[in-house]
Amino acid sequence: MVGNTRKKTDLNPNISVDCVIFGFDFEQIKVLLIDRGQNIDNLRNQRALPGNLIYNNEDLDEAAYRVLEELTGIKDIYLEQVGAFGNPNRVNKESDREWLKSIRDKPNARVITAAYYSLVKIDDFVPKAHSFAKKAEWIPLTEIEELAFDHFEILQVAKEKLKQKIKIQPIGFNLLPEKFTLSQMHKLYECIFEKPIDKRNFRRKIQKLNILTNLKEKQRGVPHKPSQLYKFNEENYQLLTQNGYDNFGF
Amino acid sequence: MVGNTRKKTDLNPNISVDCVIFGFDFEQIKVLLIDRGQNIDNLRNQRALPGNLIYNNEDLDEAAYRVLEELTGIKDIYLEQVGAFGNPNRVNKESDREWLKSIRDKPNARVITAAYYSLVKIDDFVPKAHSFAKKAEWIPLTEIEELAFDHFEILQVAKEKLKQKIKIQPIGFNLLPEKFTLSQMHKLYECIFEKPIDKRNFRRKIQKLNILTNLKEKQRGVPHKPSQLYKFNEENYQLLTQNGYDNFGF
DNA sequence: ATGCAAAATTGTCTTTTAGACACTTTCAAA
DNA sequence: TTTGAAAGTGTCTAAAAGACAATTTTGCAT
Repeated sequence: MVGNTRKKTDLNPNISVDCVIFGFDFEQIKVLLIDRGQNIDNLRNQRALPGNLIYNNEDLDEAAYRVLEELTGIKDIYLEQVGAFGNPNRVNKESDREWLKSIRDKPNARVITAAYYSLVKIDDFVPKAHSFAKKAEWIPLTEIEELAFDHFEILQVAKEKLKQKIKIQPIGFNLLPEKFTLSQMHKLYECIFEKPIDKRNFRRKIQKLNILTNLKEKQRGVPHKPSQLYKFNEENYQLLTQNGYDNFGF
Repeated sequence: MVGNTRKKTDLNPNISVDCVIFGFDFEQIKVLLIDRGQNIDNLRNQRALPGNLIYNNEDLDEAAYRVLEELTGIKDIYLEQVGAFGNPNRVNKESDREWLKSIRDKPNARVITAAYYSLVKIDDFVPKAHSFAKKAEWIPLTEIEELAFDHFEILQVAKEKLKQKIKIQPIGFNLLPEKFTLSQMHKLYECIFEKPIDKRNFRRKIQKLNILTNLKEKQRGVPHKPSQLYKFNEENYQLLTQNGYDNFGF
């Protein structure tokens, strides 16, 4: 961290970061998108991933955290790099160019972006729009069909990386609240893998891993049999993986 | 492809690509490194991954293919992105800076790099040094302890990505010649996973996949029982994976 | 109080895969 | 013909994956 003395001229006009922020509301996966708030014809690609240029003296990871906080107020979350995206035409759609003119000093610069994805506990973050993000809102993954720039492509790659990653590291806990039920976790895995998973086999597999602590506490106020609550057991997870275990797949 | 009319001023001073090129000589994994040919004290980090700045009008993948060919003569190979590396101090080692002064117009620019890894059939490519690469040579992975810039870090990440990738896609064939033996393939997997794999279990697993064609042809001139030769069966591989199979792991 | 709707919870059997393990075969060269 | 060197091969056991259905517990409506 270098302090607050950065000037707009310290931004590197060629390098940006973009963040795919995944959330889970127990029903479906959602993605946090910002709205550019323009009133032009094509409304469908008005939405974009939160992202912006980086400063010359900051690391990429650092920039991703900063940009995310500046645009949405979200901080201290799990971040993982997706990769670099640098098609020279990625910022050349007409509607995108107009928008860039309104927010950047060198709207015609060739920009490559380092994309990140992050997993957040959806209730911890009421998205707030900041800066040039007129709105910031959770959009169901299944409803996203088009985005600004190459952001739709980035989203597809991020989804794929998440799928692969969760097979070797149980990062799904970042999408669940502190206390959660096995059914919620089951539903989460079905959403990520986009396929049904047998309930009994799922429970058996997860329980055998021994990385959940039974909180001896039940759901309350539900109009059906209440579910056991669990939390992620960090210590047991360390024990499990320090011998090289890396198969959490389904 | 934009033709040969590119000028040095069309290079983007902030964005480079670097390539980790893996080869396999039936004994060990090797990496193609270039030598900067400087005569200064610290000889150990004289070596670097082949890489260079990109042109403003080229895609990152395109740049990776171009740079690789320019520096080593290698073309038409398997390439996969590792990620973006952008520590602001990544080009700040003194020996690195001196070298940059000799080859770049703006040696002090902040540079982020898109790293790629590639797998090549080692005998198809006799590395030739071009441009500022004074030498290009295959170095055993196990002997590499230090590299220019952040290239050692990039190499570690590339190794890890390769390990993970080969578990879900049998890209190892890119490291083997057209005709190869099961023993050679076995040795390759042991090298990549850096652990011994039981010979019989390996053979059983590979053969069951049905992605090898037995060429009904044997090794010749070896002072021991000659081995069956096989080739990769692309069609059967397509059949296998179109139903979502993705577990080639060990 | 009773019944109903809704989701939670639980176990068995079968098939497949992983993992451990050692001897015989075939060739070239001495 | 002997020898060295690597190729090739099968079985048993344990663990994991996958298919499959009935019972329990709660809130709510009647």
